[in-house]
Amino acid sequence: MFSIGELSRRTKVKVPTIRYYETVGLLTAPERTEGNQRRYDQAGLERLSFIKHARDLGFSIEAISSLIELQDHPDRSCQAATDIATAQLSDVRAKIKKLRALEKELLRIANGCDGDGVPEDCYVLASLANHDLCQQEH
Amino acid sequence: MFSIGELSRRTKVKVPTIRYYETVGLLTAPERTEGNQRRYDQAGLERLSFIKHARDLGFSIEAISSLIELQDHPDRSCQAATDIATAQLSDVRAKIKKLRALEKELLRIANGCDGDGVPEDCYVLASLANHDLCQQEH
DNA sequence: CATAGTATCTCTAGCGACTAGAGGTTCAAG
DNA sequence: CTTGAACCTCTAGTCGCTAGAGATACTATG
Ligand SMILES: [Zn+2]
Ligand SMILES: [Zn+2]
Ligand SMILES: [Zn+2]
Ligand SMILES: [Zn+2]
Repeated sequence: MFSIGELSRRTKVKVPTIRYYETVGLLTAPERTEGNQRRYDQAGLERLSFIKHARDLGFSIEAISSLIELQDHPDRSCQAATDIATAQLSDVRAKIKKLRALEKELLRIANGCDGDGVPEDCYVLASLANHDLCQQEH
Repeated sequence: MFSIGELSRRTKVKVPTIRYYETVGLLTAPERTEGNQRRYDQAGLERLSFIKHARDLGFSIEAISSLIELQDHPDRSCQAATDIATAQLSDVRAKIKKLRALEKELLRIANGCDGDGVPEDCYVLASLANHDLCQQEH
């Protein structure tokens, strides 16, 4: 049996975050001591580890909820899990694409001025004011 | 003179967002009609276009505030502008790096299961439960 | 067994950058 | 002058936490 602090140390999830996961229904409420403190078992530790890993991979709380629900219904097909992971992959790829476009523009903008002029002639400020100087849409 | 709706159409910034920018001090409060409605001039349009473009490039409200302040003080050096743009570039690059690592893991995870099994044997769920299957840190 | 110090409890509010909705007023066209 | 769209302010909600206040519980030492 672990206290919330012990669970926190083992999973590297902060204590208030663990409590937050409980309030939003991601973690089921654990047993309590007589003095009302939470006590977790091995299953609780594993569930939180799962959540942590999924969060680290960028899955939303909602997506993780669906994945956990799936785990709790072993009779269902795992299609939903693959779908969620695939959606997450597309999401990440879309973000990368956008960021790469931004990277290009920002490189041009940041390199366009040495910082030794005045705002009026600054290429950085001019580029922000005028999208026509951009090579791409964003 | 433009109404807020007209300004919204021209800049593609939503009306509530324009008002929000005013409350946080990004936009200076414009003139009002007798009936208390906002009326913007060309300068207002240009300022909002600047903000919109900077937001599209991922700059924070705070960063944009600094940039606008710089524009309003033509005697200062533009060093701060270059610094802010460079910081934004590093930020974007850091994000890309993280996302690329995630992309690799997610590709492995999503391709690991066709979705035709049960949760117990699902590679997707197993991978989320166990970081040891990952090729990288995140 | 008493005490001290740490950990835990609940509750509320704040972050960033909006977005949505309620309930009321003003504008512009016909 | 009437209609209806656009506008006004204000509050609350979004996501995923994070911080703080004030109170209580646990644990280790004397
Ligand atoms: Zn410059
Ligand atoms: Zn641009
Ligand atoms: Zn599967
Ligand atoms: Zn991993």
